[in-house]
Amino acid sequence: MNERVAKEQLIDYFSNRIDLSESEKERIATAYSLIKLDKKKYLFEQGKRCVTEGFVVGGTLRVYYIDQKGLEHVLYFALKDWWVGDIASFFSGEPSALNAQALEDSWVLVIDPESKDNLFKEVPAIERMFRIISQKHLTVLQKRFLLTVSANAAERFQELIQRSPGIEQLVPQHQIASYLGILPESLSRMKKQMNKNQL
Amino acid sequence: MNERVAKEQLIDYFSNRIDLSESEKERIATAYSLIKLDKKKYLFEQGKRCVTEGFVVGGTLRVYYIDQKGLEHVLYFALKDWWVGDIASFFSGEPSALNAQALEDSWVLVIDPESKDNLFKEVPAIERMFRIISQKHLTVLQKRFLLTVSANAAERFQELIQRSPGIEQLVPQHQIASYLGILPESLSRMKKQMNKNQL
DNA sequence: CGCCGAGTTGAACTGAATCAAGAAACGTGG
DNA sequence: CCACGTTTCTTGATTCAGTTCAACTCGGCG
Repeated sequence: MNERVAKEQLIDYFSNRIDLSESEKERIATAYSLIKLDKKKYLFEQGKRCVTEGFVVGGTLRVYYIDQKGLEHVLYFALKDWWVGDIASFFSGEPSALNAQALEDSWVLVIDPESKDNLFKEVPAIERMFRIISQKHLTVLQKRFLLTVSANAAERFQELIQRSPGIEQLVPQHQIASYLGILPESLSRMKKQMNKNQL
Repeated sequence: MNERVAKEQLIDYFSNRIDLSESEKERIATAYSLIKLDKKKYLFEQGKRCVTEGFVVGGTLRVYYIDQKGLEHVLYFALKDWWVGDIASFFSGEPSALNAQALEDSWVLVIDPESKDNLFKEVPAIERMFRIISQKHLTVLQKRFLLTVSANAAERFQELIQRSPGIEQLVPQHQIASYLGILPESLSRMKKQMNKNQL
């Protein structure tokens, strides 16, 4: 993975959503920097200010929250072409509520708050696009929330593997369980039960 | 409640967040219309396209989802100065996943998708503000999600009454239960238990 | 080789759901 | 303004999904 290819991937992502001139593309490319995040390394951590918003070029990250009881809750897995960040921390400077950790060696294009704000001012179309991206993220999170409160663990599991085929091979099972909001033991039992039923 | 006062309330809300010229304020005021929503009436309904985004001037609405099993799940209560809408449906035209119903006689300033898009084009500062509002909504929903998966019903109840004092007088208890993700019977028992403990 | 993280299995436990019944409050029409 | 029906809330008995704690297996890796 090299910087030029990575940035082309990001420009493609943008170009599929809005019209950009060559100079705007150039401007965007300079605003982001490519970093390699080794397996188990963190992009940002709970309690500290999150000054990086990232676009995943390759690899996988898990974004999770540790509650008062010390339990981990996976909010989402960030795959290729996903955004990772803690918006509240990124823009308003409050401590991050989230951790973002690489599940495998990963490549991420990152930007800091000031650079992003400057980019917005110089390329208004980008700000418009991020307004739309925020709305999209909101609807995704809303669906996740509604599914969490209305479906049981087995139904949520079905939805996950249907929406992200191959996720089971990519992510350890205890982290799938954490995403589903159950314990690894419960997921293990659940899968056994599901196999029994389909026979 | 009259139209002029209502729109001043909306302009105040905007002005507290961004700088606006008098002509921009005028433009905004003409984009929104005031409607009165009688108790139990709907602003939009699940399954139909949501073509209204509303700013609550007075009164209270509940925004909820009906799942496959026919159970209601309250996503949030929209009080004074809150926004109500289903963004996914509003902008992309897909059927709404949500219902918005007045819990008491309410007044709402509404806008339709085309008008909002025109407003964005004519007053770019408004689009910027809605980018920020979307981000804010995202962080609010994220907090709600993380609390839902990490805290039990009693803790979520405490958080609700602390964040929205007086909500118990305003909203029937079975809808508080629905917001908390439990049944009315469970909330009733929970409150009894909480009283016993504090004696 | 030995150890450690990941997954499985079992038995007892718990928070909340479910089903059922009754009491209290509300509001709407006569 | 009262009467009746509907909605809201409470309480009890039972069930169930998922937790807890503990023991054991398996596979890799240092």
